[in-house]
Amino acid sequence: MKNKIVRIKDIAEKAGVSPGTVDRVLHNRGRVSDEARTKILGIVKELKYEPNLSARVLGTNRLYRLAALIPDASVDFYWDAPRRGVEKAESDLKQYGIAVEQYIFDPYNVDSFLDKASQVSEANPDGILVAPIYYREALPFFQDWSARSIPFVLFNTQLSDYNPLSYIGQDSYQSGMLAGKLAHYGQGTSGTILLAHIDEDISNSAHLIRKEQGFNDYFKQNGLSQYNIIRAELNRADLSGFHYGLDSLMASHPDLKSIYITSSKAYTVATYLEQKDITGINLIGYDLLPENIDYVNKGIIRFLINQNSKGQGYWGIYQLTHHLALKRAVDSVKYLPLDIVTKENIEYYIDKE
Amino acid sequence: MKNKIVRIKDIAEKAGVSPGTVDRVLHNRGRVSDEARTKILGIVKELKYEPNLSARVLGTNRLYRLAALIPDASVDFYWDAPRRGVEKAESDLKQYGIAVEQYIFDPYNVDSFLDKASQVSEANPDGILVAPIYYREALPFFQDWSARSIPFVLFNTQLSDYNPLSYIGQDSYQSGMLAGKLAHYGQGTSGTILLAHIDEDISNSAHLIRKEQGFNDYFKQNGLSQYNIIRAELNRADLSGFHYGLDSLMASHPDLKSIYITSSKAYTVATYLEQKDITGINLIGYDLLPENIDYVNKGIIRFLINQNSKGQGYWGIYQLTHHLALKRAVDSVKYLPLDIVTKENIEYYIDKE
DNA sequence: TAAGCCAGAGTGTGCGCAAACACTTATTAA
DNA sequence: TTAATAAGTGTTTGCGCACACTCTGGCTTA
Repeated sequence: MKNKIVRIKDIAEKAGVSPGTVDRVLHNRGRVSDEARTKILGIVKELKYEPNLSARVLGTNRLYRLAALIPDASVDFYWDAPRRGVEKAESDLKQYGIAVEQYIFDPYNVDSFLDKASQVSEANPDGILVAPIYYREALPFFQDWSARSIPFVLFNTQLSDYNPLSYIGQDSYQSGMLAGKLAHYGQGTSGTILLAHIDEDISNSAHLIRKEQGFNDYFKQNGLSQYNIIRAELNRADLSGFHYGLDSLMASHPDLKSIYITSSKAYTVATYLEQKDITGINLIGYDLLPENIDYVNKGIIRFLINQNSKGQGYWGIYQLTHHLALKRAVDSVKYLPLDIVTKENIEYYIDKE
Repeated sequence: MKNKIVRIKDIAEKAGVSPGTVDRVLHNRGRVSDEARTKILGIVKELKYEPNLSARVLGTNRLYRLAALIPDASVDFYWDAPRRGVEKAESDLKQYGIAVEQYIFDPYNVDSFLDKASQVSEANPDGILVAPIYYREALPFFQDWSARSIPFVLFNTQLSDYNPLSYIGQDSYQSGMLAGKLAHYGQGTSGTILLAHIDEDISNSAHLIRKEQGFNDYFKQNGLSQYNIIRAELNRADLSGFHYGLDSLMASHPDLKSIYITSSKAYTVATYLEQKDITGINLIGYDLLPENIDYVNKGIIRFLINQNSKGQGYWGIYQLTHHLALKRAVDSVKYLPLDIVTKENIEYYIDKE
């Protein structure tokens, strides 16, 4: 009846064997007679034995080296948040004997990715967290890591090849759906709605394609055929072309109601709208970058969908730690919620853990 | 340069004393010469010593008894979520030597609260989590616990009397503001908007009053004087009166655009609207009760603000554990985000951890 | 002058676990 | 027959910490 903690020793005594034998059964190592194994497993179940994590961590006294392969925040500030998440997780979880080494690559340079990924492979870490923004180029590495049984966790971009330990991020398709709702809601019964990709190589970016599908399907599924959905790919590498493109879109669609930016670059369009003094357009984008936060507070960006990229970094390291150090089962997909952020609630999303 | 872990023993060696002396300094117990103390504290700082939590938990081998004083979910299902949060936290954190005893009271019966709170006091727990829905009646208990140095954490209702260890919950005022935005957004330029309290004793419910203020202030601050804001207190104890009240509100305000329910009872009005086959009203409420989820999916409730009440229970126990067992500093206010939930993203909020 | 006291410091033990190590018996090969 | 090996099991150590315990030497007091 008493709530005493069950130790390996207790199981051993009850089974009439030594703690060493119980240890062998629990860890599937060494040789144990079938008789002893069955008996011990029975008692483990009966007594609901659960290892004491503190004792385990203390006893193994092992350091797990994790590698975080993430883009450079100084090139695209979006990636600052995952980095902070990784660092917070490291500081929270270092008591479990983990250490994280960061491998930072240039998100606009494939060779940089290849280079850093190779370095990760060479370092032979115990676990890997990676933002696989280059789909084709990432696959051979997945294969390598799989073959060497190094668990890897994906975040930001969902791929299921070569069986990653886990994916952390959002459901891109549903995220597009939600964007559709926010773009449509409260905008009258008809009009033009623009979906725009900014600075992206769409063909190699699976998640952007899925967002677009979700967005279009929202209007289809809700029978909103009176809306005119247009799309654009804009690139700031040619800044005057970027402005010209927006100019002509505005000119040719005077009934433009909403603009949906599929990435965290909504602030670029917000800047444009502010400069041209255009109001009344419902601008929707992603993520709490400082520039975006600013435009939400000014009322130029109406809604942001928060992808919680800091959380993605955090949970990635968390999952690896749970798998390696704590030997816990982890979910193979962890969808983070699609947070709707607007002026009135933005404060509570900024830098929350 | 090497990343070695710093132990008490290392500090002792460097200071030329025994580990016992370092222990006395770190825990402020026993007598230590000023000379030794200064030297040790200097080294602690220099080497950035941080105690090994696993070893600490194992070494102290102490059980902290926590009390959770929460309303009965079988009377109001809203309280099921906090209970699940408490239980999840207990199972996650029991490795740190905590055990939670639940004290369940009837949320519609003050005497039941007084009775259970007394039981908590008598049990003399090491820490207390409480939903202080009865403001006046809770104060003497806070005073008692304060005097006995029993840390207590508040959730759901924010009170700052007698210095609780922490408050977990939402900013009610801002929550009302957000509700104002959701009630107003996309509803044209004028009309009537109803705020309704259901089954509540407003005078003793500080957080509902704050929600109402925030709601009204949203319209004031945004200069939306063309909207007609009306309020109602409805009670289902008299069910025909409840329906009659709604009937007459609907009849006298044919331009009714939105209804804001200040609690988790939005489903009651949704049922009414469904039965009467009234569409086109923008219904807003709180919390992911099964009934509310149902009406969101049917499109009758447009938006829910998720108060994450499971999370509130979880974080309450979490904070107590961190304070007591891990001797970590905890934030005195933990505002959970004001999640906007709608049909397209509700799935990702249901029962997430 | 010895007994008593006490501030200040050192020593030892146990928490539950993982893992290295040691031991016993049965089986096989030489 | 003996040695070598395999199979199964038991014993011990150490992880870092908290905390009770022990020890020392200088001081006071009868």
